Amino acid sequence: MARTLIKDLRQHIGQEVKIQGWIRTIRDQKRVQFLIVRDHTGLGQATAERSESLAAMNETISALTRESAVTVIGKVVENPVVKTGGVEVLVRQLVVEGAADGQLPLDVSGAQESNPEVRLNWRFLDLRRPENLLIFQVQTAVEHAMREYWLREGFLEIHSPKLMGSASESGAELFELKYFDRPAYLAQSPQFYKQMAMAAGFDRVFEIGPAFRADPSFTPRHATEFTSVDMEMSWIESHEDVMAFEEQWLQYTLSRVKEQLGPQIRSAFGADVIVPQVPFPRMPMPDVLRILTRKGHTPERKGDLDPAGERLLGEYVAQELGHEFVFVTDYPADVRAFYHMRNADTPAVTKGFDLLWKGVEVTTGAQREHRYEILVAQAREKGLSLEPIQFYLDFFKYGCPPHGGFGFGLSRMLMVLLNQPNIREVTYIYRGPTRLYP
RNA sequence: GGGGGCGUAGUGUAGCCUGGUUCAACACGCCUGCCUGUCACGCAGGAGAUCGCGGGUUCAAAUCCCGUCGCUCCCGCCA
Repeated sequence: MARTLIKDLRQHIGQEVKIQGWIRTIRDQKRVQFLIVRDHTGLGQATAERSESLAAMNETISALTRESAVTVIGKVVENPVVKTGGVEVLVRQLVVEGAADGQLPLDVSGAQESNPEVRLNWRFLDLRRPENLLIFQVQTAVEHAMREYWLREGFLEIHSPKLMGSASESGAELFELKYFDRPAYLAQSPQFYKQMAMAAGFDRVFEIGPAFRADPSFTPRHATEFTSVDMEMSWIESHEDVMAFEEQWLQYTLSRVKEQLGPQIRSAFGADVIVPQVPFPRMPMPDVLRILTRKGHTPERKGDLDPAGERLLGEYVAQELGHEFVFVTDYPADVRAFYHMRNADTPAVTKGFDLLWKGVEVTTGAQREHRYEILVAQAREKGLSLEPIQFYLDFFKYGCPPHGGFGFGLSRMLMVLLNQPNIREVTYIYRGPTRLYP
């Protein structure tokens, strides 16, 4: 007998069906027993009358525990009184496929939310809550829409190695591991390898994959392993081409998410998916600093934004410009990576940008420096030793086109999109400085 | 890495400031019984924690002090 999904019960009124899911609630009464069954499509009521012929099954139901996995077979009847969809399944047969221990470590029904720690320890139970399922449905829709857009624009999907012989970027710290008889490192970013695809003539590439950072960062928006969304495109005229691409790509992605899951997101998280207007506002760093100063905020580090500054700027852009996004441009060279291209006329200023969404940094991007001599000079200026990155520098010795791209935090996007306070909420299995399990 | 907060039955909290008739209360869950259809079902009864761990102060510590582990937030850093 084929399984019927709970959302489809209404289409089977009068028929016998098989539904499979987890017991959310048991209301065991004298004459009749009610079970609320949950599958990945919704909640449905299974009703068992107490009778002589069903006595054994009635016993089984009396002994059932919440969150047990069951198969229920019975006839679907319409009953407007029933709050789960106005239909119920009159149980003829019930099989306990996997019994649950009576003492659950957290409340799957959502009536009382457990501590973050308990929820992460019992992540598989936490994920049974329908809102959590929705998060990953949204993630799937997001990635799918991104890929649709890229493919339409002629991009190739690449998978760069996560094991590396040297650092891919200065700054962020590396996880070191044993690689036979020598050290290796986990990739902090696919940066060098996506640029390699430009040198290889792939024209445009993207990658959605893991990145690792050994920073002991204790914030709601950092993880030691996260999914990085990266793209790189050739033959650009400036970083403006990259920003123009990104805003349209995001507009498309959000419009797809809204049409597919907008109402669900609204009811589960109270968040409206707003499809942003393009172009997004662009603000050069000096203007940003002027605005923040006017609001009485002085950033810690000269010429760069701190988290409080990002939040303030987000508020300003929302109020004054009516937009959730803002590109910050014209970052000074001393706070950007050596491979960011600098302005020809004002070399202290880079062709790099960040994208802030509701005050959270979701992207860093730039036009890259593709001219070997200049790139080497910039690396030297940053005090980098050239030997470990020579393989990268070589990309630019044999005819590399002008190019640029960005890195985008998938979980950060979901966090902002779904109004979640913490990246752990939107990460399937979170990895942090002190979290390696489950 | 620096700073703040937290850690009490299966779960969520109260008690801690003003140590001792509270060796711990309430709610949810769990167990037992009752209940003509419930829908956060209801009613009655019951079990369950030596108060993260270690040490100290004291006649006496969940309650004060120190250490430690874990969580969390802010800063730094970034996706």
